Amino acid sequence: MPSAQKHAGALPKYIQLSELIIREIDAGRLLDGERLPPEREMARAYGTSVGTLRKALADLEEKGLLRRVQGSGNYIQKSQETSGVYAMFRLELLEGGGLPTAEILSVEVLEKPDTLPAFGLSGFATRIRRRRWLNDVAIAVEEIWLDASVGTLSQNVLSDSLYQTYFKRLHFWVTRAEDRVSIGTFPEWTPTSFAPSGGDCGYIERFSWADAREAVEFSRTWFDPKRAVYVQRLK
Amino acid sequence: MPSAQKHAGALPKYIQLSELIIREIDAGRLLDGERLPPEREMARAYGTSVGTLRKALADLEEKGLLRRVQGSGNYIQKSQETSGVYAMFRLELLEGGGLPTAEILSVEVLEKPDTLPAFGLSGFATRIRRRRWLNDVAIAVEEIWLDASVGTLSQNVLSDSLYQTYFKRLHFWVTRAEDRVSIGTFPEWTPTSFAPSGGDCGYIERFSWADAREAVEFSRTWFDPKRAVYVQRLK
DNA sequence: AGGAATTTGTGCGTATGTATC
DNA sequence: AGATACATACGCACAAATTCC
Repeated sequence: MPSAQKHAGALPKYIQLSELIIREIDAGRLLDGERLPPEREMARAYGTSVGTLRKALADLEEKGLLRRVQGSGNYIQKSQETSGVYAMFRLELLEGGGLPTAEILSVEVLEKPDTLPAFGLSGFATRIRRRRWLNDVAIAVEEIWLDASVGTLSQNVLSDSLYQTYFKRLHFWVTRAEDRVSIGTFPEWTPTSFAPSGGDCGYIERFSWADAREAVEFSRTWFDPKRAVYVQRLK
Repeated sequence: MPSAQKHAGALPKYIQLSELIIREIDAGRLLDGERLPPEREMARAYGTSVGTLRKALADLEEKGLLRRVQGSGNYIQKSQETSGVYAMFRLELLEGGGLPTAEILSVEVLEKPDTLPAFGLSGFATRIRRRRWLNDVAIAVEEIWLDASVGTLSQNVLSDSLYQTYFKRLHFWVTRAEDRVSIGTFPEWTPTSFAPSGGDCGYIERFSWADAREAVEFSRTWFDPKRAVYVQRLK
């Protein structure tokens, strides 16, 4: 029963609590699908009130780590294969589907160029360039700008799912994004081995938010329309 | 306790409250940037507790309609357009937004050609060709195939919102749709007055469902990427 | 500049409703 | 039908941020 800090400047108790539980999930002490003790019991165990505990649990639910079922219980949801990790990846093979992977081309912390649209709070950002694959088909290249105000990343900590990396390393979760799909031409840094059938390609700009007012990430994706389509299921 | 319902099946009070405030915003009784009364005062006015009112306000904040500032007050944020009839129309002007309208080019009941993807139950369909506008800018042409199993339509009953027409005339709602966005070239029937800046254009295929297993509608939209983009807000 | 008043944020305890088992 | 567990709702006290005098 770790005691919550009380001195001035400390985070709210319910945030401390949710972070604590997140660490327990990360550490594997709470397994996928596992049911938590009743709220009153947990509240007593953590030395807090039910209301405060419930705010912490609500936070976890919003982060997609917990499923709350009235009359039943609270369940750890560690595997977000459908609703989580790749849920925001919107490219599919022409015939549908495909397992998305990413090959990192470069990772650098740079001053934001003037050509970037305004986003975030910092003048600097981590620039990540990747090539995207579906199954074994190269379908796109992308350039991601992660605002430095949320931290910076280096190549050795990146996994296929950037959003998961953001959560593990920088402790925030991307909860909202806006895509703008149009037509473009591949950038000059596109690997020559990725011969994009020449001419125009699909072009996606995305802003991503993490519950804050300012977007934390801006990305551009150029995809080969002969190999992939942007798919959106509505409602 | 003015209007909150209490009988079984009623929505939670805090939802009723937030919906009520949304309607006040929509109706224009609450203006953009306007500051709401203090929470305690509002709670008293609505005959509820501060905690319940706060849950309603939190709901509004989540919907992006309210900005809450500790020590200062709660401020209406009307900026974003409400989701309504055109919620499923995903094209916007490059600078954002635009009021969508449609100009009907032709309406015919036809046998489905072999080139159409399989959908619906009938061999026939109503084919509607339209030109789409945002504000006064022509941005796209589209061809809609409505499966004859749900009925047929004639030109004189069509309104700008097809989905609304489907409900009014054929008594079903489109509840689900899937878009596939790619690149194409304008079809030969494109009005010559809509000079689409030549070359490639954005291409959207959409299947629409009405709670049935089979799609009831298939449509293709060709849009001018120099004038419009496909926009998608996620989660 | 500074302090008081105002306003939202956090935290606690409790009672009751409602879904699940 | 009963027990269990989460959801809603109320009220209060105090902290923290903002505003105003």
